[in-house]
Amino acid sequence: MARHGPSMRWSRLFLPTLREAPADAEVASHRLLLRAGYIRQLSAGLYCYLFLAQRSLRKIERIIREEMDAIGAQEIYTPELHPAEVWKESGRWQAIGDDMFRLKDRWGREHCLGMTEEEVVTFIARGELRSYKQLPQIWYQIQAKFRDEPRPKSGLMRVRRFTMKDSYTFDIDRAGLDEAYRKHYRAYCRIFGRCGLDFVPVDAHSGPMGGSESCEFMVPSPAGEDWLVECRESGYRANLEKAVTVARPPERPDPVGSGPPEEFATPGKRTIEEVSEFDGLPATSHIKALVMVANGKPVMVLLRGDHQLSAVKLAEQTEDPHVRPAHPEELQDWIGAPVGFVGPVGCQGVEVLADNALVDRRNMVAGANRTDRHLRNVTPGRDFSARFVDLREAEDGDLDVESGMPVHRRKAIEVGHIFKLGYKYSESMGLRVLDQRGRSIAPIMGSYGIGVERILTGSVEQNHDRRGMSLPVSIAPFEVVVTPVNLKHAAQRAAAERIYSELSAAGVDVLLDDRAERAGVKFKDADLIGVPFRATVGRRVGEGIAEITTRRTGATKNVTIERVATVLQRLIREAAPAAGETNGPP
RNA sequence: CGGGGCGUGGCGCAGUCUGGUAGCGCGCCUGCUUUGGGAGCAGGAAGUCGGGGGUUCGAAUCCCUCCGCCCCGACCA
Repeated sequence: MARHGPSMRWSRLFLPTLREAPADAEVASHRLLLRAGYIRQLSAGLYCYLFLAQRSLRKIERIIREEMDAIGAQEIYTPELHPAEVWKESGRWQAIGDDMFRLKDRWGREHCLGMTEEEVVTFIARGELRSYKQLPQIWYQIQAKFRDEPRPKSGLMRVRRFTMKDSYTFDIDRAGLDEAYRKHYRAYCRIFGRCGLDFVPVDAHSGPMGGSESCEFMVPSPAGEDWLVECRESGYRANLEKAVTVARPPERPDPVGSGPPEEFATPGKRTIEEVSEFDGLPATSHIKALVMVANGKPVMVLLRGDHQLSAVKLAEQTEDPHVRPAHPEELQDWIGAPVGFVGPVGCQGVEVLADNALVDRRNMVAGANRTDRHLRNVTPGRDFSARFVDLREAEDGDLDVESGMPVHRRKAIEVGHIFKLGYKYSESMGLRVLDQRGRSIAPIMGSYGIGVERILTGSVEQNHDRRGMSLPVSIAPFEVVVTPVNLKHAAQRAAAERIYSELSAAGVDVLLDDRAERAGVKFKDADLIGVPFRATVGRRVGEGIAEITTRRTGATKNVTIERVATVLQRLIREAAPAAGETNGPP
């Protein structure tokens, strides 16, 4: 009996379900993972995974391993605790700020908890790789990562310790990296597909960064923290940070005429909204001027009045990841005007960056660089010069660059990210091999991550109802729960035991609800923890009949007790294709 | 880091304004009854009222201080 594996009898397991949700859980996945007894919180951003969560996560990891192994990746394991030296070599000991957990050992030597492992794998690689003949390599691991998040939130969504599948590739040239990247792309699509996620791979081109490329895998969900911009007609999809779209036309056409800029009084009107209300022109007829500080110098950023600045795009344009708004005193020093009244006309010695949406506009309203004064008839290009670039955050209703059709914004959870790294680590850390002609070259690298817990949270977000979660068969902690309605009926108990042992013997993940509870309690709990199928043994046991209920649809059918195990195995197989049975990207 | 909220048996909450020795529902334990969608009756166990300090004859309650958790924002290699 013991040889047939562990005994999954509910009465003996620790599955602490809650009737009421803990008060401070707001998002669905957090609430349900707590209620269903999957997780318990240790402290902010730190969670304990109880039996159910651990089973689910192990199934997810198994799928990941199968698909990574299938592309020739080799599983490794490196310590979570890193000496500072390797991070100093790559420059990231300084570059990364408070997000890294840092600590000292008893001798005072600096260490950190790994938040990613490029340095460590590069350290291994440079000690061992000598020849192009050893390339390509794909190494992966499934391991804890630590990030000292400023604000952990939403249960398992944003935490300080999580599990990541991270992989790293080493190739002799760009063509090799392209191939490694494509393999990962396909593997990721299969992984998320097998986990039953509705996911979207989004372009996350990193702009002018020397052709390096990245792609994020997003799970659309209102609980997500990222935005996804997509155009149904053209298939365009991008992370909001990177999305390039065409702005909607201005609400009102620009006035004709070519008069010079003309100052007018706008007492106390600082925001676009206030000025707009005051002069009767829509926000789209105004120029929003922001003074930022990049690389220690002032930069004036111009946007159409109704648009929002994209911090990421500005950082790229200024090549300063730490660009920040100027302080009011700096503003006075550099521009000589207070917040709310700055503008590009007559602005000397300050670089001006203007968003593309201002190209071909004329006779707009902008700040006059004098307190309580604005200018009308301001025409970009004539009244001021600027470098025109894309600086704007895409918004719902913008138009797709290619198709001209509207784009939409949706919230999404990032579950994976693949990235062509280039030479950053091989060069900074001295990883070199000899190529075919005996020349010493730096291999080109890629890095690829999957947030294991986020697959679970994303799945719960996408698969739940009032009763609880309804996880896909492939990642549910149990595939079947066998529920005898009344344990005191010997016939029911015997039939349930029979079904349970037949399923166990067949390798099905089955749970026997042998608790001395009333039927209602068992049904509610089974629905809450999200077991995809339930075999109920009840009043018709005398006729040799049990029921099979599908959690997701609620559909129930009668099946003879002898056939229950067979029918369930077929249902499971249909619902959860195994490795190699699914196709590529959606 | 800025703003807001909260901290009272395992969970959800009341009590705090107006100081008087802690209560409700669920859960838990025992017994009887019940048994197809979170049962009923009876009995019972369980609380440093987040910590420390202060005021007071007396503090969950008032004052000071520290800590923790949640939410919004900033931040997110």
